[in-house]
Amino acid sequence: MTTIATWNVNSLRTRLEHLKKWANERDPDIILLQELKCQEEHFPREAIEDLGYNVAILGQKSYNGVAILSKSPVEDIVYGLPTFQEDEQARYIEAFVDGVRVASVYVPNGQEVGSDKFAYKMKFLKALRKHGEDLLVQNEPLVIAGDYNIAPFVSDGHSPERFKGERILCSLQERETMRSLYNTGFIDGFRLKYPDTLPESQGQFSWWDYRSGSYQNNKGYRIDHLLLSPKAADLLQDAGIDPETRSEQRPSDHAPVWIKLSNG
DNA sequence: ATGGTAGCAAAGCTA
Repeated sequence: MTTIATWNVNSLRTRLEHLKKWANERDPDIILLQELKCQEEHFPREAIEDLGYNVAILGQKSYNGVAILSKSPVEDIVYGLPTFQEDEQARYIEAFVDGVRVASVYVPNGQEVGSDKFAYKMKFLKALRKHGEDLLVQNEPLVIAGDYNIAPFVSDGHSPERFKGERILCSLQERETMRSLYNTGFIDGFRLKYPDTLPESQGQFSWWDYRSGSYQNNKGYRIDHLLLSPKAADLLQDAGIDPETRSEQRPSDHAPVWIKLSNG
């Protein structure tokens, strides 16, 4: 069994102890991190290696930054989206591990519908879809996971009202783009295990704003996703979210999301 | 409710 987890840590150096504690409990084979907020030279490599992980890092000063941590050797690393090579932000890293191609992606937040940053978000997602199509042709187990900054459906947020307007994370344009990834052939690992018609799937979110007691009131969104190729989806055994990490002192605003795949 | 909180880095930007 292979456990693959994704976590936007919102500064790896600030969240190192959180990562250690959670990794020891969840014991994932592969961890896909976003928002490292550091350059590779400041990445706490020794601490991560002491946890038992090999690392592949695409760092950036202050913002963004993604990494792949893996107990097995990391092979064939791809730095940045091949379909968006002019992108100056560190938002995508991909590698081959344990017979699975995995990628850690940090989709731009977009700030506000119609803004320059929103246009950048759409451009990034279009490039991600194109690269995803290129990878799906291989017809192999593939997991593209990370912070997509999109709540795909009303059930992925605490308030249906938020999905009626043009609010970031919930706008029709963003959700249509998310659906286009599904239409390409990608399958949401969490939703395979927890269809939104299931009572226990309600209120399972991966991100809560730091402001206004959002976590205490579970006013969250499910914006962190593991998208699986059909071959990976065939191997799915389990999926879940670890929201209790959000209860720690000085937590990340995101919780880890994970899947378990049987080994071929 | 255009404020509320957090991280980086040293004022404002990003989220």
